[in-house]
Amino acid sequence: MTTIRDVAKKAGVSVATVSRFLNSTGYVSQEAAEAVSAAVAELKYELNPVARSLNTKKSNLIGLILPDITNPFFPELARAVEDIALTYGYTVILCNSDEKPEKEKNYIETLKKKYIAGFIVTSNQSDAPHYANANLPIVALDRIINEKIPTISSNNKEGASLGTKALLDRGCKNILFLRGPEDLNPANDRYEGFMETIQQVDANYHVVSCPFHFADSQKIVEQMLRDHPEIDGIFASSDVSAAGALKAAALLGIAVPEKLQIVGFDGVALGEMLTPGLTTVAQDVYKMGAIATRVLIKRIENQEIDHQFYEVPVKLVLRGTTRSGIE
Amino acid sequence: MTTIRDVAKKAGVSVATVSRFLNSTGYVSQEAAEAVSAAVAELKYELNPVARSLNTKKSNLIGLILPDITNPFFPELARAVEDIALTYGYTVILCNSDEKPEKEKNYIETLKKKYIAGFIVTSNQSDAPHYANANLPIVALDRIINEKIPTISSNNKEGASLGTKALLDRGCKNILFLRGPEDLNPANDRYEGFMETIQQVDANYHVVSCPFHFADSQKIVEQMLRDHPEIDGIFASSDVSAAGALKAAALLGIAVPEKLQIVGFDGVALGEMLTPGLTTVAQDVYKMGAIATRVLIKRIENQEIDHQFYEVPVKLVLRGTTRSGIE
DNA sequence: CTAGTATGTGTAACCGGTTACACAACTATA
DNA sequence: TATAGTTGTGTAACCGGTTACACATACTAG
Repeated sequence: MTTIRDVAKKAGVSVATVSRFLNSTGYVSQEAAEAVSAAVAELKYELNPVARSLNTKKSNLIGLILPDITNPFFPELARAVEDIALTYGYTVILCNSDEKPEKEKNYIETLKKKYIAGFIVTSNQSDAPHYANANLPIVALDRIINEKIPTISSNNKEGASLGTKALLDRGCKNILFLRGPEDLNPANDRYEGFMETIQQVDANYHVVSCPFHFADSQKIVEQMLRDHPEIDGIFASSDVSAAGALKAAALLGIAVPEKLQIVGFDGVALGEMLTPGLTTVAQDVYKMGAIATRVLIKRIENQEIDHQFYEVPVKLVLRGTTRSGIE
Repeated sequence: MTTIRDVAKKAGVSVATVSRFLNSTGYVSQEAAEAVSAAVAELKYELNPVARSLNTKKSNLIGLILPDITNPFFPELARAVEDIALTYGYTVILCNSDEKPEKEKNYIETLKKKYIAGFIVTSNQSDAPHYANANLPIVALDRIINEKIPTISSNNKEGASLGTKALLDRGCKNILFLRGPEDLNPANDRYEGFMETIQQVDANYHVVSCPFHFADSQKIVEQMLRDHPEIDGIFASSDVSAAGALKAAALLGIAVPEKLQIVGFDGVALGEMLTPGLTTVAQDVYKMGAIATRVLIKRIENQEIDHQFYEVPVKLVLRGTTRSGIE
């Protein structure tokens, strides 16, 4: 392995000059620069990032902390983070937290020892002093940790309003809202959006809390549809829940979208694979991940960031679980 | 930050003794051990992994190279790798290769500079000298790179046979086999398994190549069902393709499973969310990832491994796209 | 003409570990 | 009793970079 000393010798300068040239720090004469450049090329010198880390106390590692990569929302996010990180020369470490503060804390401490550059965090823990005190660049997704930590989020409230209107516009009079976990910020924003919209019109509605889990949602919806046959529209706070609702309807022999219309939230690939295709409020997950990564890297590199809060717009995607015409 | 020198001073010994104690290398007297142990506890000393890496030229980083985490097969794999790695004190770096040898090579080189401990590779590139020459512990999933690299794979051929039989046993006489990409090892094993099984019985069949992609599969199947209305069973080499087939059938108004039965391959979560639920040959993806990680860590730590080739059994999961009784 | 600033470079300490080697003391063997 | 082997420890070099500081030269302004 060629070291900076080999390069210095070959170029006839000191290691300090080589280092200055490589890092564009301090003065280096034209002459010296060329000599070093030539030596680097000739020796095929490549800087050792570990040695550098040891005294700069920095690395180009980014930690991505998410609850569970297995949850269909996260792979696309991870993909975006990795893509963008790569273009800036950063490497992504995957951390599944299972929402456990203990695990998150553990990752943060382990990776701090490796001089990790920063973290992107997707978590629903309402309180997280280990983030606030981490003393590291952090960007949050979907949840505000504190006012100093930039946050990227979908426009959940607006999205919920869109989804609700989609059902109302298509004639629904009795809407079931599948509310997500109550300790989850984005789910609560969606709840607010639904409530504000539904209360402006003359329609009945039910709200049921329901985890973002297929089988549970299916069971809950099945029971609701049995107890309340008048329900003619379901708005689920996640696509997975919506899939559960669709399955429940199928099992009960309720025609979708003729007798019951369903709208989901997320826009994951699953939606188009269902029959009928799932109408949903689609988040631009890739974009969220991309923005989060760019913001984080700016923070890492001490550049100014434009905002503390980025809201990514959502989009209504109409498919087969809603009727085509607006009544 | 407390260093090994602080500990040495506190314990009244040399840094060498501290290091020997921490690494269990060389001789350390009972007395010295206790003094060091006490000093470590008192100073809350934690070893700096970067400094260690610099001269051992080793780290506890594992690279996970996969085509695209967005593909529903991989999140569970990634999860397994991360879980197991964590229990052994390793950290996982996520690398999306998009099947491009260039990207893979780039990751390998970048991470080698960080003294990465080893790689788990899921790739379909048939030729990969950069792996063979990487001079690092590597474990392959689903594909044999060369005889020196341990490989973990599902029993694809056996699985294909199972899936084919499931259709035959339920009365299918005209089976469409959706073969996967032809440059993909596991897909070819499944093809072989299908062919061997179907040729032993008196049944018609068609074979069509078809990427593991929903919309493409749907189109291909739609066309095939139009051209060959006699088809009464479809065996897809992946669940995503099977989902496409199911959608095609729905669009054409063909009753599943009454007129057409469908079996997929993979066992991803999507299967149970479809209506009817997808009968499939399920791979134990988590187990594959777990085994791969354990084998890799054994290689990293120079322990003996049991086999060069691990075949993980598959399981037929019966759901609604096949009829319940065997005829 | 001189002080002050910008330009340019090298020496050597430092980041925080590991380890080769030298050396001491003690035990076992012939 | 001489010799070899085992146990135990410390010094200092080393991994491969960065950077504080000292020093030298050239240029500018007063």
